[in-house]
Formats: sequence, C-alpha cells, structure tokens
Amino acid sequence: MKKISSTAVRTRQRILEAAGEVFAEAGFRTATVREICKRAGVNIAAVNYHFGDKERLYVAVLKYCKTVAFEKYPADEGVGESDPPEKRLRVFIRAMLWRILDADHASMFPKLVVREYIEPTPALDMWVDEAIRPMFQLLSNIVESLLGKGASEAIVRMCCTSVVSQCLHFAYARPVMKRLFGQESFGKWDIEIIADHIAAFSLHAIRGLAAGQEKGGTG
Amino acid sequence: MKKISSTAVRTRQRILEAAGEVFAEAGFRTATVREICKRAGVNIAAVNYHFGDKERLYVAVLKYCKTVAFEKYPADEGVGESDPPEKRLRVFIRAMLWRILDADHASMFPKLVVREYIEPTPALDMWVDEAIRPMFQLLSNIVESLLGKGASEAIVRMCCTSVVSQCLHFAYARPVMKRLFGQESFGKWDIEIIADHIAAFSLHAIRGLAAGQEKGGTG
DNA sequence: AATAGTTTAAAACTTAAGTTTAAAACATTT
DNA sequence: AAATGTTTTAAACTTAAGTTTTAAACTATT
Repeated sequence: MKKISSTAVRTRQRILEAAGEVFAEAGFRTATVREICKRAGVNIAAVNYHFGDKERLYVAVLKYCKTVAFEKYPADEGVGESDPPEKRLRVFIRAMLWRILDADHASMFPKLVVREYIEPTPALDMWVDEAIRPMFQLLSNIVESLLGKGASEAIVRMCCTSVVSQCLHFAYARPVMKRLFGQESFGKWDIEIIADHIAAFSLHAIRGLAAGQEKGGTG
Repeated sequence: MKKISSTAVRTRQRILEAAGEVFAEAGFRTATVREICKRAGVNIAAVNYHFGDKERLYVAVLKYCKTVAFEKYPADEGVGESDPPEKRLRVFIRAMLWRILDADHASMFPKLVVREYIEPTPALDMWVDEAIRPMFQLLSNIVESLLGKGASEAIVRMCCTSVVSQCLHFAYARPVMKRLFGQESFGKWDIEIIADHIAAFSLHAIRGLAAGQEKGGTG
C-alpha cells in the first residue's frame, strides 16, 4: 500500500494550479512542462512522477477546473422541474455566463475549454460526456417546455445552440471585444446585464418561433 | 532585379494552400513545416526560401484566406440601404455562415480566424480593422433599423453580438458538435436551414425587444 | 548555346521539450 | 532509531521540428 505524505499532496496541488494557468495562457501543446514546474516551484520530474505524463496532467487540470466551476455555479441552482421554464432559462444562462466571466478563475476555465473546443485533445470526449451533454440535456428540457408539444427535435436543438452560443461568445471573443469596444474586463453588473439580455433575447426568439410553428411561418 | 519563374509562383501557391490546410487543422504552433511541405509536394527548404520563416508564412495565409472568403461571400450581396432590414439581416447571416461552413475552403478560414481570436498575434489588429469593424458597422445599421429610433447604443451592440455569436459558434464548436450530435459536415441544405433558423430566431428576438422597449419590460 | 540568376534538393545543424534514470533526501512505521 | 517506502533532485536521454547550408537543377536572357 502506498503511503502518501502531506508534502506530496501539496506538490500535486501546486502543479495542478500552475498547470491551469500555463495551459490557459498557452494551450496544451504550447505549454511546457518546464514552465509549469518552474511556476509551481517543483522539480521538472515531478509532473511525470505525480501525473504520469503531460497529457494526463492536462486531463487532471480540466477535471479540476470543471469541478470548481460547476460547483460554484450550478446550472439549476435554486430551481427545479416545477419552476416555470422562463425562470429556469434565466438561471441556466446566468450560471453559464458567470462560469465564463468570473474574474476569480483568472479566466482559466473558459480559456481551457475554448482551446479544447477548437484544438481537441483526447480529453474532449470526457468533457463532452461529463460537462456538455448533461448541460445540453437540461437546456433541452427547458426549451422544450417553452416551445410546447409541437416542437421537433431539430428546432429544440437549434434553439439550444442559439442560447449557448451567445454565452460562449464571451469565452471566445474577448480579445476581439477589447479591440472593438474597448471593454477589457467584466464586472458583476456587466455580467448581470449581459445575462439579462441573452435571456430576454432568447425568450422572445423562442416564443416567436413557438407562435410561428402553429401558423407555419416566421414572418 | 529578381527573375520570377512561373514554376516558382506555382510552388509558392501550393505552399500557401497546403499551409492553410495544415495551420487550420493543427494551429500555428502544432503545424509543422515538414507536413506543409510534404502536402505541397515541395522540398522542406521551400518555406524558408519563399516566405522567410514559418511565421511570415502564417501571416500570408491569413491574408490570403480573408481575401478569398470575403470576395466569395460579401455581407451585402444583392442588397442595399433601400432594402428592408429583415432581408438585409438574412443576407448578412447567410454570407457569414457560408464563409464559416463552406466545405471548399476545407474549413480553413474559420479555424484560422478562431485561432487568431483566442490566441491573438499582432495580425488581429489588422483583422479587427479590416474585417470585423466594417462588418459590425453594417450589422449595426440593420439592427438599428429593426429596433427603431428609441434603441440605445448598448442594446444595438448586444443584439449584434447575439447575432454574430450564433454564426461564429459554427466556427468554434464543430469538434463538439461532431461528438454531441454526430454531425461532422454541413452540406448546402444544412447551411441554408441553419441560416434560416438564426435569422428567424434573431428577428423574433429583436422585434420582441423593440416592442418591450416601449412598454418597458420583457415579460 | 552559354551564362547569369533563380529555384530546388538532400543533408546536416541547432534548439527545445517530454521523458527517464539513479541517487539522495525525506517521511512513516515498527 | 532503524528500516522501509516515498518523494525530490540534477542530469542525461531522446525525439522532433525550424532553420541553414551547399551543391545541383532549372529558367530565361543574351
């Protein structure tokens, strides 16, 4: 049986946090084990000793991030199946946006995730199964309720995509927004205003589509 | 004076196109000069001979992509200021989506751009000035028309962001969509259906917000 | 056709990064 | 406190990739 010393646990944690920073800044491939170890203040062999290799360290970082972000901002906090779908949609959007824009994470979470989206590693399969699919299922239920019985699977899916895309944009496009609008950081109120906008925009859209379904046109 | 042979021009072009593919697939850092040259069917020294180094090749590829995509799909093709804003919005969205999903580019354009968004190089400033800002201005005019006189600059901006984010999502999230929905490629009809959805979704939303403005609430 | 300039080719050079090794330091249990 | 297992360290190993070199092949001009 393996003995685990408390100093080893601290080393592991330090690597995990340094790796989060470095991976977020540079991406999986560009990030170097040397830089991670330097920032963590540990020997270069520590990554291989504690995590096996760079890739398994990366997966551990992703899982760590996921846990922290989803525990802090659950997608259905304070609401249940009995609450009106409008309210549940607002909660969903607000939580998603906070996960993306919360400054405390030093934007580690969105940067890591977004990098994973456009430059997938084998870890993306895990991410889709453990984070995205459950979220999408939850959102589908909400959108189904809003659209009503007659809604096809295709329209539900497209509406869900429209909702999440508006949130994810704030993970992807921050360097562009900085240049285009001059807005660099997002405070508590900015986040609430944006969440309100996305919720209102999406609710109007979904209600409009629900009404259009019956009549067979969208104007 | 330098003589330029026609075979040299062809070599340059072949490198440019192969580099587009490889950079799009792998990203700047992960892409290898060896792979680019192999795919272009040229010697490994050709990149340095024709472009100086890997980075200048990358910039050349970005500029080449921009020209091709915007010439093929202009954002205001066949419409002008006199056309109704609903029609102009549809055209705008359709063009943007085609630039992103056109299989002929082998998704080189969106992948390159998205990489630039997330991991900016000095080339992003050029990109914002020459590509994004004019596009955003055009879209702002359309959205202003739809929202009516009373619309604040803030709400116009947020609506524009909502519209473009829905399109850009198909540039960012394709690996995720492949895993989540099993959809790998997007044919002509897929693109038209998605464009119709985004246009309808956004029109309902903007009209709803315009109506809500007067009454002072969104439901 | 000869020549000067341009392009291509194969191989070697250089550097950087992930990983491994083996010994030393440390911690825990008996 | 000794013994055993765990963790850290410094250095070396290995591979991969960007770049450079030098000569050969090619092209266009005279």
